[in-house]
Amino acid sequence: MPREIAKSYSHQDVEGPWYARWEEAAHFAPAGSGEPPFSMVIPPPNVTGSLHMGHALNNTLQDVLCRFRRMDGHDVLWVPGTDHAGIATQNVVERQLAAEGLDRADLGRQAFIEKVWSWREETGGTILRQLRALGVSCDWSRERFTMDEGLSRAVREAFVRLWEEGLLYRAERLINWCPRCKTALADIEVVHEEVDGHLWHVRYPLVEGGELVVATTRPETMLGDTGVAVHPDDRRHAGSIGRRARLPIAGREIPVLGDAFVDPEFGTGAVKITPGHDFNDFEIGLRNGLEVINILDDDAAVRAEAFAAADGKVPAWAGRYRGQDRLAARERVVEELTEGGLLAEVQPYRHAVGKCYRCQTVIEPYLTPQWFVKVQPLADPAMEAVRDGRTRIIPETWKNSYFAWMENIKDWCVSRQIWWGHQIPAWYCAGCNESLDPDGGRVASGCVPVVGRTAPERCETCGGRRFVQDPDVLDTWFSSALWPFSTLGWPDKTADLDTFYPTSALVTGFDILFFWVARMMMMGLRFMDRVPFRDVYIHALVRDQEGQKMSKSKGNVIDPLIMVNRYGADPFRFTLVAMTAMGRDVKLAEDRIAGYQHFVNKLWNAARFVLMNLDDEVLRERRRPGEEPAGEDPDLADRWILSRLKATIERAREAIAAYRFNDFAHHLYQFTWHEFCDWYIEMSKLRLNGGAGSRAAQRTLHTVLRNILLLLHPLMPFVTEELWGAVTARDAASPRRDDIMVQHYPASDDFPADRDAEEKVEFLSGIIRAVRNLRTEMNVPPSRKVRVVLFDTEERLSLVRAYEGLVCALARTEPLEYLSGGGRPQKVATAIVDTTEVYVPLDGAVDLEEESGRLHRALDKLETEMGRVRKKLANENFTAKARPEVVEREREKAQEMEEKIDALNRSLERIRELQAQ
RNA sequence: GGUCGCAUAGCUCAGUCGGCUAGAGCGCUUGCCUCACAUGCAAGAGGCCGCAGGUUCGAGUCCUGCUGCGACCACCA
Repeated sequence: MPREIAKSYSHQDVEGPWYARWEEAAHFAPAGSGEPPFSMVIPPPNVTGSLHMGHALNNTLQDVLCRFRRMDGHDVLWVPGTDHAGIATQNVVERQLAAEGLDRADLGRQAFIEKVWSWREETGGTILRQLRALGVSCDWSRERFTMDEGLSRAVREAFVRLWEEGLLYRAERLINWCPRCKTALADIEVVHEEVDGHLWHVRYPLVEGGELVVATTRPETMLGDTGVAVHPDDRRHAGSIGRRARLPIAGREIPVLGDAFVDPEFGTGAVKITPGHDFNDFEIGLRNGLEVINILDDDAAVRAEAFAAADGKVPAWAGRYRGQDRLAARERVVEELTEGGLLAEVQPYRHAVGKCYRCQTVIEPYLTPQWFVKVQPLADPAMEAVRDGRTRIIPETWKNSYFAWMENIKDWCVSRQIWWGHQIPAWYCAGCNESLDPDGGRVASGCVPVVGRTAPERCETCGGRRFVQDPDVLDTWFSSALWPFSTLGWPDKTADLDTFYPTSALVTGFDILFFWVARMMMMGLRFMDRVPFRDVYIHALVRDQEGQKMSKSKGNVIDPLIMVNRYGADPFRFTLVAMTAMGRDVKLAEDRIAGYQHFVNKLWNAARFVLMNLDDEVLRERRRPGEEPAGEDPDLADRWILSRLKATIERAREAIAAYRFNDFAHHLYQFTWHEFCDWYIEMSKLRLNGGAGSRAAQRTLHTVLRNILLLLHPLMPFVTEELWGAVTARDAASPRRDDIMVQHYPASDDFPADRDAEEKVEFLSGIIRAVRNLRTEMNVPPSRKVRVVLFDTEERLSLVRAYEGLVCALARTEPLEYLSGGGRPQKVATAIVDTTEVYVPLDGAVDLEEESGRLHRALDKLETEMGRVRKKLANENFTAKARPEVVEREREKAQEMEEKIDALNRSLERIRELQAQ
């Protein structure tokens, strides 16, 4: 009995219910089947985040891998979760407070943290809910958060072990300070940007007469100058070294010294040295024993007290700057210098400044005590693991960046002066450290920390029992670095760790290769002794169609949720995957998604066609792959499509195994639309409706459709599941075992290769195409059948004869007429397929001139090519050196062309004869 | 400043070990409401493979230089 499904697919009605059903059936959780494991951890999005294109691409690719592996018999675990995103989250909640006219100090640390937690309870899960709309098959029962109890324990454990192993230290160093976030940042969290600024040339008078002119981009820092440096070999300044200069405005005397760091070619060859506010100057200061003056406070406002003399008195000039922001101070300094005639020159100057990656505020080098991880001992094994292939980076080109970064790595500043995060598990004894602020203010550099998994009870030195915990929290990326094993239960020895570590693959964007991937490598190797993942697949950025980064300010953002809503998750996913070529950015335009929605429609209608023509018994048959079609006279079309199916499975599997996502999508698209729909379905129509071989056709339609659904499922989970339901007779006892997402992925061994059928269909379709082509050229209305005469040897023609019905139907012709041997038709051969001449005799006269011209052009083209191939084959170098299959191919080609040329010549001869008449 | 990519049809891109007549999708032109689908069917037009050299029997593919674009890294005041 024929059945109907809706005329078109409506994703709105289907996606939600299927997702709920999968979750309810626990399809997302590993089955514990003992099959080989396949595991991934999600790159945890920030709790503050909402789904953007980058997440959509990232998670779609992961889901494709997971669904494929799950169907291919692996025990799949995909761990989801979110990152507490220290600074970002704190910013969000602080903005909320600001709207109420409060800041975090008003609440105090404890209350503020509670506020963040409750914020997270309310809105923090948004992004994970949004991810579900994509159809991702994470195991939600294992959802983790970098601040949850287990992961926090892992963080403390890791911190303590690093400390015990001497890989962690606390020291006062110049660090990158963000005056807006009021915290230290790691080097990698500073983004350098070119800005237009000025180069101010300032006169520093020498005490014994003369002057040195120094160039600077940040004149306000001169208040903290404690020296001037020139290159020791610079003859212009040779006499200055060892003398003293008088610092303008401050009036302080500072030494002039020689240091090889100074580039004599740049500026005036003299550099002001501000060890408190410049990384290079800090080093020079260390080498030369210069004093370090910190002229700024946490807000980067001038701290007049920094200039206090020994008696505590602050000079009058310092008062003029007190509390001024560094930029205001800069203007003031320039003003005073100008007034004093001390500004020799001002040049416009374009240079790079460091900015906070979170808030874009210009970074200030700042001297504070911080915690650092010694990275070199961690980086070496991390490089080795990639070098020897324990971890593969795909595409390989990223390996270079990875090594370059690892080789130049500096110690990692892991402490942050914010409140939201893992508070550092270090305590200071109030008895031993007198300067300690019991309210948890900043801890002076001299204080001695006690590091431990829990708060110490009694001081081993003084026996005191009062401790203050270090107020700093850890860099967010510290906990992220542990993610692949902390989410599996570390530091406990868990079954999950045993089974699923190392994870199989990591899919991520290149933007966090250093932030995250590199650090996971270091920590994974350190604590687990094994790499955290076998493969790292690095995908590109999603850009708009002009190749611009998507950003709110540019207004070119495409919202994934709107796309899912408008077109459905399936076309959206398919688009992303189809556009993910190795090492290329994804340029996305909405009409792409609309285009692939057509593909979903096509698939839907193909299924509709199959169902309309399927007998109940056929639908209910539980055929095993390879058993079909059942014995009865296997039809050429059936043999052909099954052979093509086999080839498609092979190619698709190769593509996905190599992370060639675009190839994967395209092979399946091509097969579904252009082989199955365009050709097989059309061919099948002859036999359906009770025709001979109807059953076999039905079985093949059913089989191929089901396999197409299986093949496409990782890409388009919803529509395939919906259709699978329609073409599958479910086992009433356990219907969920029949869901497509837990079926076996097609294997190419399930289907026979049939070279013979492929060649024949290729030939027949060539003839059909030729006739169609001629019809169009001669303006034959589609409704009208044409006469077709074929001329070739009897042997070749018999092939067409056997499948005449097919040709007649698909090319809309009268019964074919065959000619071989002597009796050539009195008409012009207008097309040649292989060696077969195809004639379409028409009532109206054929324009012989035009035909002759057409054939001559075809002949020219062929002969040129023929000449090329002949030359090639005559070339001993070629026949000797080229691979045998290449040579063989050329030989076959030559022969085919020769026959074709013969046929063309015969046609031209015929034209000449006709013209002569 | 250093490093790495990219340049192929109007647009977005494939092109695997150097060897089929350089492909696809979208767009475009023409004709069709053919009983799964007009979200469709059929046919077609459209290419100095960035430029200049080199290697090779043979180069879109490998090498060198140039031009243009992009990304990453970087403490030159």
